Amino acid sequence: MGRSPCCEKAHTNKGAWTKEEDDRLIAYIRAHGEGCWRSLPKAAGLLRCGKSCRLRWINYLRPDLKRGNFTEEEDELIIKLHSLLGNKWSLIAGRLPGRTDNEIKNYWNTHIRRKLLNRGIDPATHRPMNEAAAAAAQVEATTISFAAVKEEEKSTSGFSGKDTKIPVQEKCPDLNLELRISPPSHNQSEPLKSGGRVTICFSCSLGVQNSKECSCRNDSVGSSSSDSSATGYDFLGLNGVVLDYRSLEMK
DNA sequence: AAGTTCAACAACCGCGAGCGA
DNA sequence: TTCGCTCGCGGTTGTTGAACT
Repeated sequence: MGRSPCCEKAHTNKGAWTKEEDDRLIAYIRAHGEGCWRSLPKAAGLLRCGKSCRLRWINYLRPDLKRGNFTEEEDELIIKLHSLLGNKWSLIAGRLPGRTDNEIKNYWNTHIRRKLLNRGIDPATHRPMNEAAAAAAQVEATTISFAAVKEEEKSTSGFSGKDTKIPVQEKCPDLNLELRISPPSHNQSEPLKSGGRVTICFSCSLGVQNSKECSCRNDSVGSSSSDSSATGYDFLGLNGVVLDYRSLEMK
């Protein structure tokens, strides 16, 4: 069977959009608003599939788009967000007003990747290249160990396993059967309270409580609060700002 | 000037999630 | 509970223009 096509391919245009098509789409959305992409092309008199219309509108025609070069601040913010969120382009775009996920994705692949490589940083892991190379070499080696991963996990998540001797999976390194899914722990994610005001770090605000960037995790592992947690997160002037993960979804 | 390579970015494709019938 | 539809996301491809040989 397979899934049904999203549109009648035989009767739809593909490729670059013409000025007339753009105008039609803009006029229709101005009159009726966004949404119902499936029926939009027909209603707007466009020989395009709904998906194509949506993409064109979101990535190119939306009036609130900020066209033009990325600033240095945006660069650094993208790098920071990518280190926390990975390839969650839509979430990253949510923190960059006027930028689209597609735009950021393209920009990452063409500019920032190279920039990080030039800095000697592995764009995938955001760690120094030699370290990444060493890790890769370790994977290549016959004695496959998850110790490095566990070590990182331990240092980033506050996980304190009693047994430091971790069973080595030698047969199927690709299969990590130690997946753990657990609901958000209130103890773990409970925001720090400084001076009666609830503040959480930038990482936690993004829903990445276990990130190495987290500056408020120390309490959760029983240690005394650190300076950074006392002062709150100060990235790009976000110090003291209480961020809500849901605010990332700006659409 | 012509051909080739590379960078940038627009657009497409397939999949999964969410939702209502 | 299941099924089908729609939407949104992320990966990938295609196209275009600039730079280089």
